Amino acid sequence: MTPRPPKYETIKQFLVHGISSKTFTDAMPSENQLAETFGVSRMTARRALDELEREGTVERFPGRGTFVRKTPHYTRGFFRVRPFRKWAEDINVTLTTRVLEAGLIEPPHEIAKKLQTEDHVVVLRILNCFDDKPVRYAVRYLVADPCARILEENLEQESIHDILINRYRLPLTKISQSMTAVGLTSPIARLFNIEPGYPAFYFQRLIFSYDRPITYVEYTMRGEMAFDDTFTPQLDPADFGALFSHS
Amino acid sequence: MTPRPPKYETIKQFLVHGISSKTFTDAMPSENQLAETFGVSRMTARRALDELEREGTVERFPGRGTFVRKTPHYTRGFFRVRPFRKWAEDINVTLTTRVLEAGLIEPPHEIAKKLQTEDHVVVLRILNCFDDKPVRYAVRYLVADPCARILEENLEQESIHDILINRYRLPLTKISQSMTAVGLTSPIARLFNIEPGYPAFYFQRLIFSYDRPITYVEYTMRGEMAFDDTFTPQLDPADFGALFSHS
DNA sequence: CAGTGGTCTAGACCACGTC
DNA sequence: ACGTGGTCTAGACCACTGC
Repeated sequence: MTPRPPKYETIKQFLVHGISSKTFTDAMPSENQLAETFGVSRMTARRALDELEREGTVERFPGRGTFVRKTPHYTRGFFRVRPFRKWAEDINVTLTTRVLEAGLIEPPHEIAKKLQTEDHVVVLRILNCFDDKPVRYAVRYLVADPCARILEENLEQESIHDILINRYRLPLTKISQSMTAVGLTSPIARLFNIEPGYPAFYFQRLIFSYDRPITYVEYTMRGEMAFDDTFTPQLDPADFGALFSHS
Repeated sequence: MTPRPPKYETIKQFLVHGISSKTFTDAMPSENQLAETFGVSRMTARRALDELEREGTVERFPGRGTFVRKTPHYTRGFFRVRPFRKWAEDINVTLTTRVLEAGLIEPPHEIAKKLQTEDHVVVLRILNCFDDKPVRYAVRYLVADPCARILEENLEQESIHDILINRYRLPLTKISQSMTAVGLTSPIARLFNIEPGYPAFYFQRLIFSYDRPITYVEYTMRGEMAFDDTFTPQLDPADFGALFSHS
């Protein structure tokens, strides 16, 4: 026996079907109408509409009603950049990390500006391989103040993000980044054992902990590494923040 | 007078504060406990916990309880792909669209499979320029059934997505896509007036309207066109749906 | 077994928008 | 004035986990 589906699920199905079959093109049934026609309480009918709103299918306005979202606030799409370890797991390869350089330096001017510090900064140059094939090169800078001790960590085994978040208790709350496609420069091509000009992704990423810059990193990544995603268009992420005002 | 905040908001604040001050490090108060200590009904206490779960702060297990999420399901980041017109507006250039081909064809096997149709499909080949400089080349296929009439539209003026959504009432509810970095092939390099091998983004995107494939498109885009984003890390989009509360 | 979360009911009051 | 969604109550039954 399959367990009885929740009633609000049944109602959701009904509503979604009604939208896709163009029975509902603008105004949706009200909570009271649904409650009556399905013989449920208003709270149950309401839940169906609430979930459709959260999923972006529908908009609700107090005093007016519930309406099909015509121009869904969709972003045309987005690409997730997943933790590299998970990525390796997904495609079932072994991730290795080689630290090419780790030290404290006077930051170049532009780095000092990004990290908003006059102090020294940690610099790390790291090469990642999938099954011994070099796939990503990273140059990373970290503010010395809470992060200098990262030089004593085992960076070849542990994720830098995990160290920052879990060991140093630095919640990474804001990310600002940019991505372009480039051809490999000769030095990096040599690291990758391929010819210069080979197509690659180039990322620049600045990460904050509560408006304080923590680390800036530049990644170069082989271009055939595909970013894949399947998702439902949602509210524009520009509206994010508001949800997380942990004031 | 500021209006009284909802009770569940007060409870949420209490819980969030308790987590950040490490009062709650694992198990959270149960619904009944919260209901009693705050003098509210269980449904109200429940709502506070429900929202925290949707926001990724907390995990709930039937029969066991509610627990602080230790490794927040953060995405390391993502890149939005914005409507091309908006992109052009942002950087203050003029977007022009040239239709290189528009017709009905027997679909190649792989396209027929993606679009789940045995029928003919519309094919469009389009070149986009920013201020007369070619920046994007698109080959698009659309299922003939609701989309054949798109051949009579003015595709050089109007966004295809807008036509599908607003004119044909096809809400684009699911997107599946992939992105790699490539070097330009000779034919496309000729279209772009640059040398073959020039770094570029290559997108493949399949768009659905309620689980029915509508259009499949392959974009090639000059690599120096940067994707930028600033955002707050959130739940992994794999857990979508429940993620968004009302603005 | 007692406690948890998941669902659900049949009421209620409110602020709001439309007429 | 009426209908809408937003909030809230005080109960209820269930399936599930832990002891």
